[in-house]
Amino acid sequence: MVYEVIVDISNSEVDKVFDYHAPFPVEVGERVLVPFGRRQLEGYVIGVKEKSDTHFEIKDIIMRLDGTPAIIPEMLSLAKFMIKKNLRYVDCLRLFIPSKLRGGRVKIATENHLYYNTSLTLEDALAMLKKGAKAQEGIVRRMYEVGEEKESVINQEFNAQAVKTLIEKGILTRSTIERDRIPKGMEIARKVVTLTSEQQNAVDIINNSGKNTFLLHGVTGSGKTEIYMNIIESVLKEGKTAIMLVPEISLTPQMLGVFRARFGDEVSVLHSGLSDGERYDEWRRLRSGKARVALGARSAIFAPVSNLGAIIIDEEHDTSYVSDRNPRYFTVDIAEERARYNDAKLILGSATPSIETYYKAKQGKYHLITLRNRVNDKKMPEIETVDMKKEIRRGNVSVFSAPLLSALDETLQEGNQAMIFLNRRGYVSFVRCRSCGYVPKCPHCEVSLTHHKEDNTLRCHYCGSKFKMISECPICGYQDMRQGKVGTEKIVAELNRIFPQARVLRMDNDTTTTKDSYIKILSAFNNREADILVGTQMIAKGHDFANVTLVGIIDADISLFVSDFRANERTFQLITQVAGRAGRDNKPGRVIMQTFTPKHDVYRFAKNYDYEGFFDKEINTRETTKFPPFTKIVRLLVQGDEEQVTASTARMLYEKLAVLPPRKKGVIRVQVMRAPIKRIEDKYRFQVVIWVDAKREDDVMPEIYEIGQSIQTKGVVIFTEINPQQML
DNA sequence: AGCACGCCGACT
DNA sequence: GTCGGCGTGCTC
Repeated sequence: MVYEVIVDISNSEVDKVFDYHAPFPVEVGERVLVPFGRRQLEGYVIGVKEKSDTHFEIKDIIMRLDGTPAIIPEMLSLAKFMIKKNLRYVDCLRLFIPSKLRGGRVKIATENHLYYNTSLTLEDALAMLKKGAKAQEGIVRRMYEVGEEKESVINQEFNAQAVKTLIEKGILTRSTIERDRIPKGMEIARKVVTLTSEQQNAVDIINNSGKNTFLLHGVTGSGKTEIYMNIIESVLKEGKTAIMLVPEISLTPQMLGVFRARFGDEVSVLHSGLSDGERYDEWRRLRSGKARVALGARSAIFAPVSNLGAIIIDEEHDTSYVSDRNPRYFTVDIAEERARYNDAKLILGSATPSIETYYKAKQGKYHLITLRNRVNDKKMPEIETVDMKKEIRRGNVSVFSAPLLSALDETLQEGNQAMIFLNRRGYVSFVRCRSCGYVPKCPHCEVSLTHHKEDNTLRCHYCGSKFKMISECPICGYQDMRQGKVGTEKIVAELNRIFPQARVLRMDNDTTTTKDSYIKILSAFNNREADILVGTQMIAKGHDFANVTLVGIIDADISLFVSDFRANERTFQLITQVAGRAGRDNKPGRVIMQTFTPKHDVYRFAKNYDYEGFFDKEINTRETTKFPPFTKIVRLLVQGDEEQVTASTARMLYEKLAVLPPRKKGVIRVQVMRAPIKRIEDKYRFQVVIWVDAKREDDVMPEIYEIGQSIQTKGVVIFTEINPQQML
């Protein structure tokens, strides 16, 4: 037999199959130690065959590393699917196993158990003890009763010396057994809920319609989690397994507690807070079938479960589902592939689905299930827009509008809590007329232009169009075009000044440096240790606060006018999400949204919670401006030490790609330009942006990857990104 | 990625 | 004369 091995080195040069023999049988999927050059390396057996066609001398595998395949056949097939998308084989395989398994850096935890020697009656055993051996007698009686107990428990209750003596006497035996390090979660009692007819209907459709892929579109509070848990329950009843994905930020102790309460030890939790040991054990529990529900963030899509019955992706639109580095993958793509392989259900859920997903649903690729009502029949809070241009004209140049200030005052008077939201995401700043709110846009792409200080131009980050910076507004003639920037810190200072008696908490990137600090801030706020919580989009998700009756959005436009084709979508999602924080319990909530462009369509739709209206409008724009889902935007980032060399490499790349359109209709447009940030860490950056027709991507993408790889300039690296989340 | 081989500058 | 710089080539 010849074994096909991928060595555990993340480098394109060696990312290919190497053939080995072995003096012992090896299973596909096992990790092995192999001789490689004059080194020994770990590798993954990805296949077996009768005969090798290499002319090299074939060496022998030195040893098997785990004794059992670390990678199940499904995952090997998944890796084959993933490498078609320009990923390295090893990088994929590494995603499938706990990182500490590599290099044998994690061990199976063990503990000692004591057993009562059942051939002895209690009387026999007691007769064997010396008189007055109190501890020994206690242990014997206890062990006779229970038969088996952890040694640590007995040691603690009695004493270790007594245990030792009893083992020597042959009354007890000891053996070392494997132990699972199960991470602690919050203890929550299971709440038995009756599904609303809408929820029940959704469950029935998913279970019985014979369809496999679903988009569950339901407003905040429509009880999607309860539906998910019902689906998982029926999947488990069939003897199958399930994967449940949530955004990292939603993986709170409460959320874990709810799942534990429902599914007990059948749930395995995979999140960033686990120790290496815990992570390894959770992985093994899933791998062995001891746990059948994998609950986790993005990477849990690679949970080593066999016989999948359902994959659920909650908050499907969340950006955390797109991996931002190393092996770049789209979680939904992976989920679709795993669902296909297992003939499993795939359920995407969201209150504000991504345009791409909703479009797929409209095309019939997903079965759309809409939940129109909230479980408790409460209305969504009313969203008031405040026109900040008017505020400025009235002479109010502060960050707070008069309506927001009086609402804050009222809220504090009533003893309720408020949240102030400021989305400072995206440092690339747009310019805006301080009088009429006009923001210059690219005439070709319908995205906002970005001001570049160095040459005082306005530029489009997609097509590279360049315009002279304007100092006078072309709409109203007002001579104050500027980039308004206020940070959360400033907001807190202002609040402290205006409401000195109010306690203000801040939550943003600066105040959440450690992994649990954001949970601390949120729970402090939840415990009413503060009256106002100021924060970035981090506060948009997460817990429900019973006493929040007011949500203020300081500058809704910030996310609307970044140079990004998803700007409208993000803004709509953000407003809907933030608004959902107000009035969660039995108190009515209100939302005050400050903007310079109150008439913008996004605000009109968001105000009415009209997702479908928003979608219709947005999909139209995407089609005319040729953005996803009608195209794929491929960005090749060219980075190098020397400016000239890097520039000419980018140029070369562009020229090779630019000849594609006449031959293959799949390429709509190709542009080459400097990257928005032209130098990072002494590396000069250029980019080639390609618009690929979505209908032809299968023909075109391999060719683009190939061209990307064909260019090898020393000192220059090319990164490929598809539909980049943001271009920097 | 590493670890070899291989061909040109400043040291005992 | 030799130690050692890191350029490039190979790993079943």
